[in-house]
Amino acid sequence: MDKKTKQKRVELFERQCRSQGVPFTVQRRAILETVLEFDNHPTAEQVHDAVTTRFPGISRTTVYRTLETLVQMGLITKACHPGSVVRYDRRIEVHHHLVCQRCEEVVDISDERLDALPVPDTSSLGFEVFDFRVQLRGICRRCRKKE
Amino acid sequence: MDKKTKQKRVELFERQCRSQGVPFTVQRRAILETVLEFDNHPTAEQVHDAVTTRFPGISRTTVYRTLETLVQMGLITKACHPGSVVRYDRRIEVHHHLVCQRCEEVVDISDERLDALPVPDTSSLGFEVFDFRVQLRGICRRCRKKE
DNA sequence: TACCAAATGATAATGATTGTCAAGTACAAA
DNA sequence: TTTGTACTTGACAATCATTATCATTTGGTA
Ligand SMILES: [Mn+2]
Ligand SMILES: [Mn+2]
Ligand SMILES: [Zn+2]
Ligand SMILES: [Zn+2]
Repeated sequence: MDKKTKQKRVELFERQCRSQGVPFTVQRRAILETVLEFDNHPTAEQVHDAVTTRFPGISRTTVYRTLETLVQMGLITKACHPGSVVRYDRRIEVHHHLVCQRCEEVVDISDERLDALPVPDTSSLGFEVFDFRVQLRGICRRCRKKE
Repeated sequence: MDKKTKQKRVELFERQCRSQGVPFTVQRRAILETVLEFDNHPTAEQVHDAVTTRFPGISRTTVYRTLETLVQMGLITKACHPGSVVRYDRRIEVHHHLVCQRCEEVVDISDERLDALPVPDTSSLGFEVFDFRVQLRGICRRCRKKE
């Protein structure tokens, strides 16, 4: 993610904090900046390790809490993942995922034809749809080589 | 899931066990039958609780192990989920999911237009695609009412 | 029926996440 | 700028989910 986009996101975060009366702390800022550095789908633990270099001694608890706050505020998302560890995603716009059924890795993919998906009407279910992700399930290169 | 479909799945499991030299144990059978009863996406713990009525004293460890085995053998799948608990899915055919961003519930949805998705060419990434799922992200009825 | 590789179950260990609460900080009001 | 206070943070413990270990049992086969 280029520096400009990153800065925009941090500024957006600050504005949202102000308008919602949420304190804009130095820890929260550091955590957001750190998660924006990852181009994959880090766990809270990985974010904690990484943010520690920028902010030594930051609490694991704070990282867990803040990541959840950032998701609630729409500044990052969670990547749906088959495994048992929560994974975060700096990408908030529509994009898609390759999900390896062997190693469970999730890799981003962009495809305009997938973006053009006709979203079905779910109003009869009472479900309001905001956006979507396509998960392509299969086997990644690394796992195929192992066989 | 109707009795017929369930029986077919169990028979398929038995055949695959025979051909792969995997013991077809009474525990494995009970676990498969139990997970096929769920019409949502149960956790291993939920499957354990349910299978206990059918097979008292069955070990939690065996349930965890067997569910993973069933996934590897293609008899059930994992439902990609934003939370930190693995969830299983008796549905193995292409279908799609509503994912509530508030309570993280995942609900099945079928839609022929979604099924007709044009799967992009991922060969340049070395990724071999078998099938796909669409996740519609939004807010479920229950969570909307709370607001 | 007897053998053996593999599964099971009891238990402990690990890993991830959440709850608690005293102490510190952001920020709005004075 | 100082002060008050609601909210956040960090240390720690507790909980929840999952995996490792290994003695015992069992399914499948000869
Ligand atoms: Mn992503
Ligand atoms: Mn499903
Ligand atoms: Zn893989
Ligand atoms: Zn909901």
